[in-house]
Amino acid sequence: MAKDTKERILMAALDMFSKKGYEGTNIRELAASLELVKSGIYKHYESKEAIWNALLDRMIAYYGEHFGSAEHLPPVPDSLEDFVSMTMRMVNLTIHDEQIVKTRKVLTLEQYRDERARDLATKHFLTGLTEMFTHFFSGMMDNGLLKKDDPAMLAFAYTTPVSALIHLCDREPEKTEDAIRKIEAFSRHFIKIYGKG
Amino acid sequence: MAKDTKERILMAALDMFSKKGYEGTNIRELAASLELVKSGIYKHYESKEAIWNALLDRMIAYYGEHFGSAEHLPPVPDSLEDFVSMTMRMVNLTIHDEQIVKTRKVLTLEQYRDERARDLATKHFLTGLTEMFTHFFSGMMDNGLLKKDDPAMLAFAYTTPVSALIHLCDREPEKTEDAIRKIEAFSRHFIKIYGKG
DNA sequence: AATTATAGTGAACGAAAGGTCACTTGTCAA
DNA sequence: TTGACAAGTGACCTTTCGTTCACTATAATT
Repeated sequence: MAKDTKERILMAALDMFSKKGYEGTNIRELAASLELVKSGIYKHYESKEAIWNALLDRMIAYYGEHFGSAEHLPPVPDSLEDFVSMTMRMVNLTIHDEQIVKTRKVLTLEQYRDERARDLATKHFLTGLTEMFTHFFSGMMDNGLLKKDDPAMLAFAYTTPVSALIHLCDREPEKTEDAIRKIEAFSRHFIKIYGKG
Repeated sequence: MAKDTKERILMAALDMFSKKGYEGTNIRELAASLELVKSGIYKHYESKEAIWNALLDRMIAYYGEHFGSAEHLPPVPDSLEDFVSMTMRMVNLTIHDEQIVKTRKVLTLEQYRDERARDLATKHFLTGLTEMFTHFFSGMMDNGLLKKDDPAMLAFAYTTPVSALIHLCDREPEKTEDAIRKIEAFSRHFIKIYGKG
C-alpha cells in the first residue's frame, strides 16, 4: 500500500509512452511493470487518457520550473572556454538524464496527436533553447566575448545543430559518444567564427 | 476492380500512419478511406505489418533513387545568390510535397519502434542533408564562393538549422510562412559569414 | 462458351484492449 | 476496539482490433 503509487504510475507511463507511444501502451502491461493489477491503476487515474493528461501537466510544469524562467539559468559565461564547458555540461545532462530523454521521446511521438504535446515539443526542441542562448549571447556580446551580431540569429544557428545531435542520441544511443565529440567540435568551430579575439 | 488498389492502399497507409502512427491506425478505417471493406485489404497485403514493411521498402527505395546518388543533385551553385535560391527551392519542395511531409512524419513517429525507420530517419534528418551540402560547399570553396573551411562542418552547421525549421513546419503548419522567411534570413546570414567577398 | 484467376463482400472469430465492480486488506483516526 | 477510508484484487463486461473464410462479381484466358 505504497502512498507513492500514483507517482510511480506516472513514471512508468512516461517510460512506456516513450518506448511504445500512447497508442502502443496498454494498461495491463503498465500495471504489471509496477507489480500491480490493471484495476489498481484505476484507483489512481480514471482512465488511460487521464494518465496521459497528468503526465503532460507534469512535463509542462517541469519545463516551466526548470527552463521557463531566467532564475535557473547559469550565469553568462565569462570566457569562451567557459561557454564551451557550459554547453557540454548542459548537453551531458540532457542526454544522460533518463527522465529528460523520455520526455523528449514522448513529445516526439505524440506531437501530431496532442496539441499540448505539440506546443511543448516546439519549446523543447526549438524556441526554448533559442531564447536561452539568445540571453547568453546577448550577455557575451556585452561582455566583449562575441562580435556584435544578432544574438537571436546566433542562438538559432548554435542551438539547432546541437539539438539535431541530441535527437540523434535519442534515436541511436550507441552514437552518443560520437555525437558529444561532434557537439564539442561544433562548439569550438562556432566560437572561432563568432568569438572576439 | 481497380488494378492500382495495392498502390492506393500504400498511399492511404502512408497518410494514416503519418497522422496517427502505426499503432493508432486501424485496418477498417484504412479500408473505409478507400471505399473498400476491410477484408479487401487482405487481398493485397497479408497483414497490417506487411503494409508497414511494403511502405518502408518504398520509402527506402524512394530515398535511394532521389537522394542517394549524386546524379539527381543540382549543380554546384555559381553565385551566392544562386546558392540561396537553390536552398529555397529545395526547402519549398520538401515542405510542400505532401508525400515527403508524410514520409518525415512517419519516420518521426516510428523511429523508436522500427530499426529500418530509425536508420532512414537519421538519413532524412541528418546525414543525408549533411553529405549533400558537404558536396556543395566543397564545390563552392573550389569555386571561390566560400572561404576555405571544413565543408562537412559547414554543411552540418547549415543544414541542421534548416532542418529544425522544416520539422517546425511539419509540427505546426500554420507557421510555415514564418519558417520559410526565417530559413532565407538564416541562409543570408550564413553566406555573409562564410561567403567570400 | 466455359474456365479460371482476381478483386471485392459481409459475416464471423479469437484476442486484446479499456474500463467497471463487488470484494478484501491494511492503516489510521476516533 | 471499532469504523472509515484508501489501496489493491480478480472476475467480468463491452468494444475494437487484426484476421479468416465462404461467397460473389468481373475480366481475362483457353
